Amino acid sequence: MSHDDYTGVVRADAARNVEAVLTTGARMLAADPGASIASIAAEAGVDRRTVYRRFASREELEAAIFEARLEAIGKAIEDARFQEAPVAVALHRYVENVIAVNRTWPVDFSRMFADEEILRRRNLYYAEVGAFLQRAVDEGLLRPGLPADWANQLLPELMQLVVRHMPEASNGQMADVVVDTFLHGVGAPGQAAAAR
Amino acid sequence: MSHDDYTGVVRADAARNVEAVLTTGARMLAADPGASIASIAAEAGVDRRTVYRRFASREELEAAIFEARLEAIGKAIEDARFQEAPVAVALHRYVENVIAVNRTWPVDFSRMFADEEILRRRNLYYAEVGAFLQRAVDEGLLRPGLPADWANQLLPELMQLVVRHMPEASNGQMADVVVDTFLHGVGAPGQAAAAR
DNA sequence: CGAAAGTGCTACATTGATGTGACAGAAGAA
DNA sequence: TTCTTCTGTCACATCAATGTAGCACTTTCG
Repeated sequence: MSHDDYTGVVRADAARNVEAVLTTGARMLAADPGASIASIAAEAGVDRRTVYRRFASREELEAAIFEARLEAIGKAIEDARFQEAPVAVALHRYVENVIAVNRTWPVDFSRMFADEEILRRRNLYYAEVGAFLQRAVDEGLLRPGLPADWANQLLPELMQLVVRHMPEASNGQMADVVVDTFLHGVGAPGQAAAAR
Repeated sequence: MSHDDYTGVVRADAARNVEAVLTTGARMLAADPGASIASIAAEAGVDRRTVYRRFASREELEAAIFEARLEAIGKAIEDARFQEAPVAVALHRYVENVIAVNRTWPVDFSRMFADEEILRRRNLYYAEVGAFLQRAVDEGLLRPGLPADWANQLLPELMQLVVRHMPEASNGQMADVVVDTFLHGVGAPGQAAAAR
């Protein structure tokens, strides 16, 4: 075995380094999924060897990054209070939270089949958002009759796009744009939305 | 030099193979940007060596795929008749055309800096669509006052998403969903779009 | 049919990334 | 300060992908 286990108390600099590797890795892997461990380590101001001491393999590093994102998403959902808060409020809050997450963890979900546990969690959150969106339909915020899960696929895309496209804006501004576009599109008001 | 030049008349099977390599490559590279030449060749039913006979390097293959997509996009734009056709018609036509392109060439634009010429062309098309969207604003189809280029960034994303999300649907159905979402979002009608 | 063009196959060299090992030295915790 | 933990560095083995080479064989086209 190569990587140590670090069972005891984590030293301060060690924690710092892990954090740097994870966030830097998230950023670089999002920009280029083929980025080497060496390049990530260098960018994080750490030796390649140090990365391998925490993560047995590249795959494990990627899983850790992914899990960090999931953790943050979980908090974002919790903070949005899907059940209790008014739909419109919860939606905006959720969007703003996830936008913040996307800044630090701009991870590309698509190629992530490694860990079964992580997959399960991802699907859980997906379902929770789906349920909330259903509530939004029931309460008249969202239009019914659209293709299944369409809104649930659209929303993450918007939240990713806005961060890539106008990163200089504040999270609040971004959230405004996303929610506005999500609900009303970019068309002029007046014409009713087609009920196909 | 390794790859031959094929200056003379292209033989029928050769053309078939190039086509297969290009489309298969587009599909596989979209699914996994790190897909090896060998795996692409295998999937295309061709020897690895055959790929290298046409394309001097991996980079050149990727550029060729990219160019094929651009070519198709160019036709899509032309066919939409951005200047002459009524805005709503041109929009729907453009969307449906690009959706068709996305099926065959689901290429990820983001990591493509190789060829200067290709970059130029990509920017040209981007500007053409931008001009058309401006026309749509002027004619009252799109809402003014949104962040610069927001609509122009949003539209491609929708057209990619719809192909990934409901590939069993017809191009027309997909186009309906995209245009509808683009213009009106997924919110219930009634509340006016916020003019922020 | 027969010449030309193109392909498959079996190597081979090279390169870059992954993952390990050992050890001296720096940084944090007590 | 001193013990422990963690890090950087040099070194090494491995592996997968890239790109080349020659030759026998097949396909196309005139």
